[in-house]
Amino acid sequence: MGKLTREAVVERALEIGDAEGLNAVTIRRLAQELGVTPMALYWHFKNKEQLTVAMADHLVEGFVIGQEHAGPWQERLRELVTGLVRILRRHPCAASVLGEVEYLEVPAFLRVWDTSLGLAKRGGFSPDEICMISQYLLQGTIALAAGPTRHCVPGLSGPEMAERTRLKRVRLQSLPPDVYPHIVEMAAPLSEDGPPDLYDTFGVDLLITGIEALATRTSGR
Amino acid sequence: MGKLTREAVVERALEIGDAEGLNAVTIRRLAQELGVTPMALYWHFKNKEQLTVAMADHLVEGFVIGQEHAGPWQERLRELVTGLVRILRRHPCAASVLGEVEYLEVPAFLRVWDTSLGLAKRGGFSPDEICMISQYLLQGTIALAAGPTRHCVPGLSGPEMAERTRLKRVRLQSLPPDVYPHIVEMAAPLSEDGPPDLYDTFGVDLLITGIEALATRTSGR
DNA sequence: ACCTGAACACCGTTCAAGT
DNA sequence: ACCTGAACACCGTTCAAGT
Repeated sequence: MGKLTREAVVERALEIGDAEGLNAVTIRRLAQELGVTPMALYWHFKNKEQLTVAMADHLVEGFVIGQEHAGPWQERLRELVTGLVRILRRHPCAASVLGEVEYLEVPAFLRVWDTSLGLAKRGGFSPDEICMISQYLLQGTIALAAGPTRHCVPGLSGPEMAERTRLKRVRLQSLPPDVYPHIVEMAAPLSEDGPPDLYDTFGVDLLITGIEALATRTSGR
Repeated sequence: MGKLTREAVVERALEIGDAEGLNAVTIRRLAQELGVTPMALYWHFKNKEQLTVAMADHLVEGFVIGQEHAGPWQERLRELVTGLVRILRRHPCAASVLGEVEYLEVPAFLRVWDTSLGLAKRGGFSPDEICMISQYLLQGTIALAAGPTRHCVPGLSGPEMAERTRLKRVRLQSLPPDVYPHIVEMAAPLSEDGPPDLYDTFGVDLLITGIEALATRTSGR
């Protein structure tokens, strides 16, 4: 049997997180599944926070940014977003992992961040604006990726998931219509996930278009 | 001395969360500060999740949406965002509380959501798009509100906070400039919080402008 | 209705010790 | 270098019992 390696631990942690939610990822649980004492993990990771950082890094690691295609910055930003979304989609717990982590500690994420800073810079924004745009964009991208994979509390197979959304719809429909008229009216689309391409086209547009519009406004003064 | 009431518990919980981060909000800690046994809280709340929901509700409760001013939907969306941001700013732990909670469980938040659905509807979007826009907008607003109050890990007074951002800047500056050229270059604005009005103007614009642009695009076809 | 006491099954982490 | 054992100080929660 293979020895206990950092990578093996991280991958196992992501498996558990994907299947049962990030809360199920526990030092003791992880150790048990790996056939090892809990304290064994403390040789490979300083503490649980560092394990989470390693999970986040592993998540984004496979993402290469593509220096080659040097088109207009808006298009390249769009590629960045869609590419990152595709990578993050591979792990249902991606959003919760990245939500618990300080981005500065995650090298793979820093590379993405650096690229987005460079692209935003080409939009002619002020330094402060560039920072805010990058933050906005990356956070929005993570949220987009988590879109169809609603709330990482899984451990649910197909029919369980369907039952879940049905319950949600019923709950929304039975709200008082005088207080929440629009929610009651749109109970169906609200409780479903929406067509997948909605996230990849409209969702990405939502993120990019705002930046684009503000760029032309800025350069126009 | 006053008896133990739901509201008193929630307010104490928010105080702890604001001062020391949401992780410090614990049933046992809370009970101790309220001079009561941990199990006393279980009479008022079914479990910790319900306590968190109550915290979230208390957070948004003070926000009234203002039916009166019925201008164009874009302006009203902007008012919604700025108003919500102002309310959430009152509690540093607002973002983390709302991040741990299912929005559907939070009545006060549902009211805001309903309003935003109604406004997005006036933009002429499809039902699925309306849902996505509302989600995008509310999530973006919460992130905006958390902007200046970077990462709710507080318990830090003025000079401690200054030292913290100084350390962060140094760390960013000492990254390899060939791998992270833009991060190193923008270490200063990245580590600081940026001027407060940047969030209230540019940040809000970032959210609203995208929606607005997509609305005109849709109606133009 | 409102709270306590004791107990259960969990956590993360330290520290000395083994090989 | 890599892992174990025992122990510490925490968690959330249940259940029966008190007033």
